[in-house]
Amino acid sequence: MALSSIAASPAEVDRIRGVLATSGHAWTRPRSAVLQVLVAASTPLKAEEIHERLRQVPRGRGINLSSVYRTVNLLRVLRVVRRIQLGDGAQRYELAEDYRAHHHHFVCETCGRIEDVRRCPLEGADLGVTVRSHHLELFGVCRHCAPLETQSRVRT
Amino acid sequence: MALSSIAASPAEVDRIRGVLATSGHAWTRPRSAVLQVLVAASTPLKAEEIHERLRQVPRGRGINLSSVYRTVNLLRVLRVVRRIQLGDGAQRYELAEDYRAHHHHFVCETCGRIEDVRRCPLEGADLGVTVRSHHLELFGVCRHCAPLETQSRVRT
DNA sequence: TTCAATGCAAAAAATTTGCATCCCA
DNA sequence: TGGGATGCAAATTTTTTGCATTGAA
Repeated sequence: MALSSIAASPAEVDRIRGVLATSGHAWTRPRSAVLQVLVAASTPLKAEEIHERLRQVPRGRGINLSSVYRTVNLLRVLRVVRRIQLGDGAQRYELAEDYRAHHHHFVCETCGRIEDVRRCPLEGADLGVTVRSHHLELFGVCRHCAPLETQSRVRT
Repeated sequence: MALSSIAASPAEVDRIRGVLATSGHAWTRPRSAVLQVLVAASTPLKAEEIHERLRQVPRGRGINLSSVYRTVNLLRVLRVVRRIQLGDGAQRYELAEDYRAHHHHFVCETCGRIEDVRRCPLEGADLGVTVRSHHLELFGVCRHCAPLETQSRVRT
């Protein structure tokens, strides 16, 4: 389901709740709260970042970091969440593409900002192998930092 | 020195030795041995895997795992080595593109095999941002496992 | 000879797990 | 109410760091 905004809508939470129910998993306070954080997030989050943001979510306080890990791991198995890496060695989690638009990440090497890139260069590409999914991370200089750079040549 | 078990590329090692010298770093036994492992590797390696393979390299025995980490981190700063992630949460290291051909990785979801992909779909692509480098990881079914699959549809 | 580099162990950081208790279906 | 889910702490796993010693230049 493609959305005009980057973040998924709360309706996605209901859909995911159905996925949990269908697969025989309970709808609990930690799972609900973690999903609200992920649905509201505009960038992929580390486990610790999810944990921090739980306090900004209704009934999200007091949830253990272990439960965050258990929840994202369960949601990964259910293909609701995917884990990505952006080159700094950290693991980050975000909603899978069935629950938000296909996109990639652009990391600004100057300020660290993470942006979504909706235009996918792999559309229609023939790579000679059977590709079922892909991760693409782009590194460069974002539009905010570009004016500060003496040179900002495009080089893929 | 090349081993019979590992086909090393002395030219690249000499070039990198020059990079170390120019940047004021010593040419030591651990650094030489780690580089020989990396130059000979056909896939990106975890720190522990580099450590294991050191015993197959001349004068590579007895080198501490800490030294492996310190070496790859130094080489990363010098842009000789890059660190990549292939979706399983592990950090892997390989020679940077100045020391080997531009390529990406294809991970077989059936057997775990890692293959190089030399055809880059980003060549000439315009993504609307200033891209200086990129990482692309492809996941699917390799040519060895494809015959075993009931369905192997291409979906990027 | 000198100071960077290493080995070793300990610390730190990230993630998982055992178990008693809790709570959703 | 029963069995899965959670909190808590401890255990693992991965990576970094302090320090005495070693060794490359």
